[in-house]
Amino acid sequence: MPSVSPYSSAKKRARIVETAERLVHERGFGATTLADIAHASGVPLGNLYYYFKTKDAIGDALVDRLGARHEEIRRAWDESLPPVGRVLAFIEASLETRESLARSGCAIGGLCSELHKEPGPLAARAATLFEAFLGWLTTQFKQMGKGAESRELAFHLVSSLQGAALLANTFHDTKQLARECKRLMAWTYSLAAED
Amino acid sequence: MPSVSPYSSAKKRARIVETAERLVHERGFGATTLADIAHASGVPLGNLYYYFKTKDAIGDALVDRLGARHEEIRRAWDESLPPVGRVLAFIEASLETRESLARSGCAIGGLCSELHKEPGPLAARAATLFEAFLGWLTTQFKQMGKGAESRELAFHLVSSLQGAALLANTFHDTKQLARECKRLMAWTYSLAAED
DNA sequence: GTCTATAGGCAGATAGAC
DNA sequence: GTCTATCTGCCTATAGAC
Repeated sequence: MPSVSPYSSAKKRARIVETAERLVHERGFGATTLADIAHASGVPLGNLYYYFKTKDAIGDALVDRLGARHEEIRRAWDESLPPVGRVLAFIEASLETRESLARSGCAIGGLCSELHKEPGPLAARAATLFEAFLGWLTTQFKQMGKGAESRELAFHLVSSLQGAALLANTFHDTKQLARECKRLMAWTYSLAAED
Repeated sequence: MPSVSPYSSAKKRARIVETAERLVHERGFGATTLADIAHASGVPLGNLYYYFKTKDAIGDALVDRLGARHEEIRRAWDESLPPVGRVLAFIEASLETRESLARSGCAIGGLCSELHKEPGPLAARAATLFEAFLGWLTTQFKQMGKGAESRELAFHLVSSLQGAALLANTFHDTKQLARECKRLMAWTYSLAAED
């Protein structure tokens, strides 16, 4: 049973996942070793196996954490903004994190690109992160009165940002990414004005 | 000195690179082992080192091959089509290879996504593959009379196709990719009609 | 629960016979 | 030039002391 101190099992487990998420974002899943994660989170290598049976289990936990954080962000937007504002906030998030995107690419896009080379359980879980955003965006477009084409609009938006993030990372440049974000924001405004 | 038989050094070397290119596209660079390449190209493992000093040298050769093939395709388009037709042919190439894109993603995009996690000489070489397409597309847009914005138009096009390819691979689905290709073809036509 | 030590396996790379 | 055998090192995972 975990203790209740600030350095309890749960906290240590969370720190491991947090570190793993950062390293995997920066280096990729395959290129991140358990020794890297152990060292960066201040835990002895062997001890990782008390918290996670396998490396893939760390991958699962990392995807869960990523999904939960993004879900929380979407809920905050749901509670404070109208549908158009939510879509704009989604685009603006890429604009605001453009330095990180240029340095290490998109965390979700990178995972899907790497893991979907050949299918596996972890790859399928990574895809659900995209699916969550696509579903949420589809809902926003529907609430903007876009009806059946809402899913395609959502796809266009996610797809555009992913491509821009990939090129930003490739050329370590934020300018074209920023331009694409602004184009997509104008596109969102024009969709809203159609009604 | 290489022999001149159909199974000469040069041919064997070419077969190794060809095989490596396919496997790396399907599995990624890090996940492809020299043993995989040796086995799939019918060459004993140790013999790879007669043709290539290191794994990275195979990566270099693979990027060269990819770049040379694409350059040839662009030259063929240059010789047979007007600027608008070249841009349309570029988009149509993604449409035609959509099954492969859904199965393994874009070969160039996958390489850049994987290798640019942290910079290295091979990553820089992979980026030149994108740069070649961006430069060529910029020329086409300029010839279409687009002037200074040509570079941004080229970026938008490559970026859009990369995003669509990533999602096609993630969901193993070609429909939204096809839709995005058609949208980009219509976009190209509308650019051409602006003059 | 925590940590050290190490097993077991596979990767890239090399040596050297033919 | 070609191939077999093998070295070395790192990575995941485990055993077992404390």
